[in-house]
Amino acid sequence: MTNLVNNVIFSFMRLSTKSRYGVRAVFDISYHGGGDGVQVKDIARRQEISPRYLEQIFQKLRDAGIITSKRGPQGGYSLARKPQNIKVGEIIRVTEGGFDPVFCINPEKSGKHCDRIAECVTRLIWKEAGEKLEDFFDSVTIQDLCDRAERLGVQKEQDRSSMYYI
Amino acid sequence: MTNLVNNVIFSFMRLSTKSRYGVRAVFDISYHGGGDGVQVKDIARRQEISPRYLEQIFQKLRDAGIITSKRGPQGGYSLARKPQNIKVGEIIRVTEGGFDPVFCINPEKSGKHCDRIAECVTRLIWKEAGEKLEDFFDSVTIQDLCDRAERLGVQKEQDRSSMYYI
DNA sequence: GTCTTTCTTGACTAACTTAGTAAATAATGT
DNA sequence: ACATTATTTACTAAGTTAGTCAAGAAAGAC
Repeated sequence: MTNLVNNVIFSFMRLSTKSRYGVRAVFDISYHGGGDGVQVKDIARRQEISPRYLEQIFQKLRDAGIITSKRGPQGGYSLARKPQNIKVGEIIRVTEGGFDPVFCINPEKSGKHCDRIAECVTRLIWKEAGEKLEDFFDSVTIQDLCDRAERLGVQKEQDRSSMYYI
Repeated sequence: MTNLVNNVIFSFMRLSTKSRYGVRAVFDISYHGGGDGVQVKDIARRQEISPRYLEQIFQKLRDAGIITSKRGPQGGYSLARKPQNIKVGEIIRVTEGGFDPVFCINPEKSGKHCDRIAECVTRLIWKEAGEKLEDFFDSVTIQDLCDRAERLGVQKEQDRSSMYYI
């Protein structure tokens, strides 16, 4: 009888799937769509993400002005701006809600209040950490990710419209 | 009828209470205990944290060699090292499990494997973010927090043993 | 103008994590 | 012996995550 211990250590300073999938999806639109709209089902297949779930994430990204959508046949999603003008930080702000590691940094946004603010020595440390994270993610653009992918040799998929003519 | 919208924005790149309480508790031992043991009930009262919950956190901190404990009357917890040798990053590593924002950075630790590692352009970004966070938290010590508290004018509480003689 | 494709919106849910509570026990000092 | 304080293990309610499901609306093809 195996003594399987249930103490796998997780890390909890973590990003939700919404952010991770969101960044990968925007990258996918940029990398595989050559300016044309890219369809949810193709992104879902390439990135191995549930198409239904992806639609929820795209909703937020569209409302935030990061991507645009077009319905109907040959519809799909496109970048609202050039990839060098889309920061990874933007995407995370939209999908994750921000970078504050604790709620008390931003009482209005979190809707929670802490009475100990005046005497709290840790609060400013958390705040500074969140700012460092935000600065870092704002320094990386979707174009940077595409450049990386090329260097890694990730194959660009031909878009469907050109496949029709093979 | 108020149209109360249920869309309070949370931030999820967040620290759990275990880390937040953990750092505050170690600070409290350093600041209010003058080298003597500090009891759970006093820390819990000053920091407004459930004493039972605090005990769980102290267990991890003790196992990690950050604090030491003594049972029985006049028992309590003390720092295992000088406050200038205890990094905030250490406490978070113990209570939070690390700084990886996503599991795929560290497959052995997380116990989860991702097939997409070879082609994943986002993974190294997450990794770098986690390292920045770790470096920052490792640059802050408990002594730094105590210095801050003094500058803020946080009152040091007399320890109980001296109170007996008033 | 109907049909198909594709995005849009909102409701719903199972599994998991968090933030604790509770109870019995063991060590230590008086 | 007795009171005090930490130790260990088990348990739980509430909330969050990571989705699924279903009905609808716009746009183009025919």
